Amino acid sequence: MDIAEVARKSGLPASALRYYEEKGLISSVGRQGLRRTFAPGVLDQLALIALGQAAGFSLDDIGAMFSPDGQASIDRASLSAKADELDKTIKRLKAMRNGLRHAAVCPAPSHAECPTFQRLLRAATAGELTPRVRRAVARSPG
Amino acid sequence: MDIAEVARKSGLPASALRYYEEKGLISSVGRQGLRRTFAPGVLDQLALIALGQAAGFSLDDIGAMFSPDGQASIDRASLSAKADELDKTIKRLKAMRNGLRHAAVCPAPSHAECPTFQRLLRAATAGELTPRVRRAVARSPG
DNA sequence: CTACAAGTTCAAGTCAACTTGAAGTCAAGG
DNA sequence: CCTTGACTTCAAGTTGACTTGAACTTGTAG
Repeated sequence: MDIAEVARKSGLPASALRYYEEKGLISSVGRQGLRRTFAPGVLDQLALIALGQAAGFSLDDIGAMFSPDGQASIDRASLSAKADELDKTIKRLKAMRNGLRHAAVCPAPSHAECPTFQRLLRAATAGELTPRVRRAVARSPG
Repeated sequence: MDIAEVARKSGLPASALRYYEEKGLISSVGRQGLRRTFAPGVLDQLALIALGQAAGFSLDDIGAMFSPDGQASIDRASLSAKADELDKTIKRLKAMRNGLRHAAVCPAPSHAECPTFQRLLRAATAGELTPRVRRAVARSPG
């Protein structure tokens, strides 16, 4: 597959694919002249990368977890650590979601007076709710 | 309260507070000479901002939802929408965590052949083909 | 009154994850 | 053989959320 085909099938722009290769996250199997050639497996690779990103890992993190040929890191301990990290994130997100859901239907006239909202607020300030969160999720398809 | 006190109580650096004010997310009640003076309510403001960030809103989003004096009511529909997004994210994160945990102990030589890993990959592309996710959450105080 | 720590402004820098632009290469169709 | 256009590299630009630095002002302890 050439880069255009990978781009089409993965939905990623060619520039991103080159960038990933440069970063060592994926690898091309060779060249036709100048042009990169990719094995079909690169698509799984890319899915894995997307998944890692959705989980909040940086590209560097992902690179550390999986080798460019799709093998998981040999370092099982760090893999496990990442899983633990994720577990904490999931807990935080759940609390967040519950609070949000409540706030959305809360009968209190102002969220400032809603006890659940206040609890959320306190959790948010109390620290570890947002360590270094940047953007949580996607925009809706709008 | 002067900026140092707000910084201390909120845990945010003064530079961030100035930045927020410049963005219209918070406001100072006046000046003592050059120095900003803040009302205690700004701390709730900041908690709200932290909350919004944790929920995945950008500062611009937050600015659109709340007036700098904290009065404006939150749009319940968008709150609900965020909760739904969070729910999807949580699902992905769970898939990721499970995959990671498995990979940490999986004896299979290649994860490409491991059914658990494949399920993980399918889960990644399940909802959509990685819509526009950037960074989710994560990273522990490490 | 003087020092000075702590405040202020404004511009520029940082970081991640890419994108964009310019300039060049080359495989394939006509 | 020549043109075309998809590919290439490399450098620089973009965005969001701040941080950092330089130059400057000021409230307050001494």
